[in-house]
Amino acid sequence: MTKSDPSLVNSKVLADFKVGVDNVIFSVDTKQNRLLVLLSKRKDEPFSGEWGLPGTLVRQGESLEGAAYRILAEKIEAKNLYLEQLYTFGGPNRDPRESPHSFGVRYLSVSYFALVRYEEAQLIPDQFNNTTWYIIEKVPQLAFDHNQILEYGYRRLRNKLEYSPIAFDVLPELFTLSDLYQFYETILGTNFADYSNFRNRLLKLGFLLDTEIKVSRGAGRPASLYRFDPVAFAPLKDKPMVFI
Amino acid sequence: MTKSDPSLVNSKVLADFKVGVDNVIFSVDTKQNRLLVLLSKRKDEPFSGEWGLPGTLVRQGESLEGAAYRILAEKIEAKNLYLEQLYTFGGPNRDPRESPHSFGVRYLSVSYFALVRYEEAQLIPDQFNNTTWYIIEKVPQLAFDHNQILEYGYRRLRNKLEYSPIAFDVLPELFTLSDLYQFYETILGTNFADYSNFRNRLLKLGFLLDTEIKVSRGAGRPASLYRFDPVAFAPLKDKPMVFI
DNA sequence: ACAAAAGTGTTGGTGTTACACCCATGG
DNA sequence: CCATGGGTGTAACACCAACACTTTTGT
Repeated sequence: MTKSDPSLVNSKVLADFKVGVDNVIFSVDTKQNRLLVLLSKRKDEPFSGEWGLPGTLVRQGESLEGAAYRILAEKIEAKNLYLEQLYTFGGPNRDPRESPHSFGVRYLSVSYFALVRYEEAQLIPDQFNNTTWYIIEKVPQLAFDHNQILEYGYRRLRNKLEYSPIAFDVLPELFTLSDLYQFYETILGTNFADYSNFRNRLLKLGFLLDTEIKVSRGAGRPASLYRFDPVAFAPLKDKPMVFI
Repeated sequence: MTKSDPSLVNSKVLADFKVGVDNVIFSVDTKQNRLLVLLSKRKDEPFSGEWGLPGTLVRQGESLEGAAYRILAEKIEAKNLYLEQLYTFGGPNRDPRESPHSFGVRYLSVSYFALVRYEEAQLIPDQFNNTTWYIIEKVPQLAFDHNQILEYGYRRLRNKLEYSPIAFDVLPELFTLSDLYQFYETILGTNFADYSNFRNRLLKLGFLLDTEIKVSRGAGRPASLYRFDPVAFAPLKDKPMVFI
């Protein structure tokens, strides 16, 4: 209590916060094998005109997750998605609206991580806010600490993919094993695993049901369509490294 | 934008927040093989006199992590510890200070997860706030949603233990392999793994250095003291299931 | 000498890796 | 008939669980 505090203001005065929610929304363009992240051009200060993660301030009576879903709904039409809380960034001076010597409000960002089905995720056109999918490797300098948040979300995506069945929230109901393999490849990088071993491991685990329906994609032998069985997966929850 | 909002207040009005930090602080009493969590009896309303996680509201100029360390420092003297952010609980009406129809402030809790060395963690006596270590199985009903936060932290602890070397932030500099084994046992439950297999696996990984110093603990053959080598561990980062 | 704790070894089974190979189709 | 992508098989090896066994101490 008697400890000296280096801050500029009375150390016992509570901070007042505005709480924002920022979303790191990923999708996989399976046709072109690209991992995409949704960015929007800011229309308000600060950082007006620059790119940033889609975000919003939390309204009265609104839950954090509620705000996260609201952002999503304002930007894209997405029926199939996975969403979870990522991290809370709350240091002082992460937002220029906090003037250095002000007794004013602090800005805190609770970030959410989402994965959506690309083919279905129609961008909602907006005359003011320019919103686009960016290839992950080509993301520019972003507003605030959003590059850092994005980096954090990207790490979470790769980790999550290894033990969590989030791929099936986002793949079509029926998919071939190559579809699944390519999905993993575009996120984790090519040669993340041998294809035939990937097949064998997953099929042995028994939560992929072969529908026996065959589809032909150009030349080559037709592939079987599979379906994810959540019930059969249940016992593998919190078992690590299921997919790799 | 035209979507109807079920909340009681104007859906476009931003919420004002007070941000609290609540800590789930664990320690392992290795002498008695008990996993402990630090609780303190609240001296202020709401829930005055009831047990809760040690927490504080964030002050002006203070970072979230800074607030987390401040709580720790106010409750216990701890030199060796591990601390990371856990989760942010921020739904409306999680704090009774938000009256149902008020336009007033919302209370949000950013929770942190900590593991400290029990032997060194001297409780700082406080005439008002009663602070104690509770055996995890005997935690009573807590204030707010703190039981939920604790449950979340407990899950994180068990997961983290499996792939992260947090045990070595909290064990003494030199320890025997039985010390390490017991540490894991008290957190993950007895028979989480066969002792001799646990030994062999860890030693083969090569980040435990045998100092050749022997210690005798009562009867039985004296044990070697080992030291954790962070450099040798580095390549195993983000490899899963290192310890079990 | 005996119990207790530390540490080593063995064995059968399971999983993984890195391939080679066969199958069905389009052009 | 051959290139292409889908799918199966396998030999070598690493790993792992379970348990028996040896070593070194205190009493």
